[in-house]
Amino acid sequence: MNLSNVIAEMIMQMLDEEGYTEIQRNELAETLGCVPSQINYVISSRFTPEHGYIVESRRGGGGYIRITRAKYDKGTALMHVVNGIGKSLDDRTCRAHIYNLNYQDLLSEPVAKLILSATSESALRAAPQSVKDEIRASIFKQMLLSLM
Amino acid sequence: MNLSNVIAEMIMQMLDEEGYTEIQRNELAETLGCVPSQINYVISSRFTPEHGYIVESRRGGGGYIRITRAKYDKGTALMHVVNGIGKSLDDRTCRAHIYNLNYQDLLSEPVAKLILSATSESALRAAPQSVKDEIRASIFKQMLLSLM
DNA sequence: ACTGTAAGGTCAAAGAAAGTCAAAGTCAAA
DNA sequence: TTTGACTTTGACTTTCTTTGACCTTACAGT
Repeated sequence: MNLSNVIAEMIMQMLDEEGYTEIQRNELAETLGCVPSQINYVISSRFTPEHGYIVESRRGGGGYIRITRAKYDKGTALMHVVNGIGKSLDDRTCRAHIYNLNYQDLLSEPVAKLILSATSESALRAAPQSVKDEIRASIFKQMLLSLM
Repeated sequence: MNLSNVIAEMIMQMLDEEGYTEIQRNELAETLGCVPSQINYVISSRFTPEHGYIVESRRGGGGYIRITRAKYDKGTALMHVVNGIGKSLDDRTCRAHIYNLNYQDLLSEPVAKLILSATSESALRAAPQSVKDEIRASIFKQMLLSLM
């Protein structure tokens, strides 16, 4: 398993245990034996708002990085997501949305899987690159809308 | 016996033992003394959805290719449908399949609706005519498979 | 206010996998 | 013997990760 995943799992675990994660970037990097900016990479690739996280940080002495799980209003969340998606949607972001919605119990496990498979790269393989993300966006939106 | 079959059997065996296969493409290619892309060939010719497999992968450091067998027990009928669908699937036929499966209680109402919306003309509007039915076919197959 | 030090942030280059595609090879059936 | 399906190969592409040099912000003690 690569470093990024190890870091991500550490954060997840803390999140599960405490409900939030507060880390010292340099210190964590030190104990993991990696460069500090690696932490930023992990956060920006896996703990984005799309993934349902809120990240706050502070520099200077006593600085920190704090990660918490975002809590959305359940009733309008789906609509929010639909509205938040533009004309185009890449695979990564799409998966993040699904994962997030599932985590918030807005999508059941089987439904999430279904949507995942409908929007997966392999399902859209035949689509030309230029419109693939556009197609994914519309499929995703259609599916979410059909749930309302 | 040719190389492709050797590779396929290796994968099968791992599948039998572990229930899934996770390989490092380059590493496997190395031990077999073949070019890495050969692995892709084997997968795309023998581990397709039609054959009842789900393939996921990731590039970059720590990348992998994971193959799992779709469970057969839940619906051999679904599998039948998947196999009966060719490379291409028009909207009309697709709807017919869905109605049918729903009628036979192989798809619940909400699931049927989800699939309908994912394969609808409007969801695929952005796709060029020439590949639209091809995309619909693969989305449909992927979705059915994910239910097994 | 001014300045030194202690954080965290950014960005781009290099590295590590996997994906694609088309050309060339093989082999059995017609 | 020709054809066509299936294999093998390798050059090139795309995506994800790791690293390091340099930048910005916060505080604490003058």
